[in-house]
Amino acid sequence: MLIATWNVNSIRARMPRVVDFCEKQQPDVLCVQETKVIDEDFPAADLQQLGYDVAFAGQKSYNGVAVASRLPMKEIARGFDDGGEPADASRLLIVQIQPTPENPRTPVPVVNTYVPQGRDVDDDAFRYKLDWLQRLRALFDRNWSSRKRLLWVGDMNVAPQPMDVWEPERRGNHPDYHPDARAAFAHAAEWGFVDCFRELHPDAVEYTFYDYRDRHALENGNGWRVDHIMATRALASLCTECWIDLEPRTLEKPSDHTPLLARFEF
DNA sequence: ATGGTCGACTCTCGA
Repeated sequence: MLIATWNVNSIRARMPRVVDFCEKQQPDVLCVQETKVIDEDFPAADLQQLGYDVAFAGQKSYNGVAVASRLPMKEIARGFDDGGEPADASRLLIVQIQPTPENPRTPVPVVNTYVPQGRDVDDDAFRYKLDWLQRLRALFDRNWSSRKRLLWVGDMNVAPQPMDVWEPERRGNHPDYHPDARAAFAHAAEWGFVDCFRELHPDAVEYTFYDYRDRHALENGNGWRVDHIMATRALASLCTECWIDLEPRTLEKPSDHTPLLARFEF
């Protein structure tokens, strides 16, 4: 099973890139973030033509998450089940990959998140981000066992370790690297997740995000590893490959994030 | 980076 996550920064602007990506990498499951489109305008047909079933939870202009799957899939939930802001529903989409005759084992839930960015560590949005990660941890606690198979993927807007960001000594006040953001992410991950990229590549300095606003970010290596594929141990043990695909960046109209992929032998 | 560039959208906001 090949799963990919990609913050596409508008699914409508990016659809040619998404189609190229699917044709080349052939992911079984593709989770995207920042679709920036309401559900009635979601371009599902382009993905359905490639053989994908599509689930999406969007809103106007901002946020928006979607999952495309070639394996049987059913939508489990959108947003939290704890109340909260309406925008949460376009940041969190849970689906379940269903068993097949070839894969008769238990279903695999997939939690696709677009974690709030936080704007600035002095902004209320940063507190909302920290709370959001705490609510996500509580969601894991309520709904699943860390001994079972579970995937949590998406744009987490957190670089977990110093090696996950360019010049970490200068990023202490960035909402994606502030100690409080890393602690909140770590607390959610400590529920029982393995960071698949870091597990397979303990020393690799590779990034999934280069800021659009820095014209020379890519050539200078000024990037961030803020997109992640997290798996419970039961699944991480079956992860044979995990890599960042920079190829869409070389084509016309890249997004500022690049896809992250992981292959599981099941 | 009190900067820069995108994308959606009504002009300014979010990243």
